[in-house]
Amino acid sequence: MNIGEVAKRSGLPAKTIRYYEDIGFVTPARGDNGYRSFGEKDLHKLAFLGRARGLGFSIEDCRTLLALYEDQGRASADVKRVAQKNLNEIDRKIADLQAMRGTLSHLVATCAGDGRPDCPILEDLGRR
Amino acid sequence: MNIGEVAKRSGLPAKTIRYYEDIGFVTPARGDNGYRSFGEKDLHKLAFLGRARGLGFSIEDCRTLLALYEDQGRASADVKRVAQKNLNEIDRKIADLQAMRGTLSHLVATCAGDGRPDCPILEDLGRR
DNA sequence: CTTGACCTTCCACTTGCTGGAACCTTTATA
DNA sequence: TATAAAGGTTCCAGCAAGTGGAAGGTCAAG
Repeated sequence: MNIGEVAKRSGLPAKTIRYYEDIGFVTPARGDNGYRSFGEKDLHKLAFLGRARGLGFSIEDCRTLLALYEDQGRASADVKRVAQKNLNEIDRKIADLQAMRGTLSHLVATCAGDGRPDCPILEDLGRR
Repeated sequence: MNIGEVAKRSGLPAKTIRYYEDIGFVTPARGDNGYRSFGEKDLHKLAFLGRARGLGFSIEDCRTLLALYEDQGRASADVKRVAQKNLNEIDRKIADLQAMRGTLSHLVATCAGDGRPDCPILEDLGRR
């Protein structure tokens, strides 16, 4: 399989796949023309990575998860710990954004948004 | 005022203040010793930037907001548009994170997290 | 007079890709 | 058969928004 097809089937851009090779996630064989030649296993790995990234796991966490995925003797506790950590991180980010949202939506709601210069948004940002 | 005091009073790290000078947000004078010498106006600007960044505005948006802040003839509509765009962006991020959170929290909840290898998290990531 | 706290600049690194240039190979079409 | 389009290759640069660290200058206190 050439990179284009893998890209289509995995949903990842070809650029990203090359990058994932760079950082050691996959190691496709090479044809005589120098083209990468991916197998089904590579495709499966890349799809795995795409989903893990889609759930917000960092590249390093993906590395760990991939290793656990391929380790038949893993303990699910190890997987769960990584996932729980990511979940906590996501919760923290949501909380941060909710806090911003709270302040900002209030400010936006109280700004007239007309041609006059008076603006509660700037007043808030510029408060002493 | 030296950078240390400005850092303390603005809540921004000295490194960040130097960076903000680099990108043209402030232009402190220099003493004979080469030290930056900040005035109250600089401090106020930096605090403004700190709050704007804290509400999730990008550096470029901060630039726009700062210009509007200093423009007595501004229209609040211009401020509101920038803020509304940021609010939309925040909402999009929250939605993305909520979606991740939904899937991930379900997976975490169903994972035994013990010494056995069976793991719904990896099963989901590795699904065909 | 030395110690330690500040200050300076400059360069590299972070995360996770993405864009583009310059070039080669394969495939489809005139 | 010539050529053009569509794929592939490598490598370098850049994004956001700083952060860390090295190497060095300066200032106040003991």
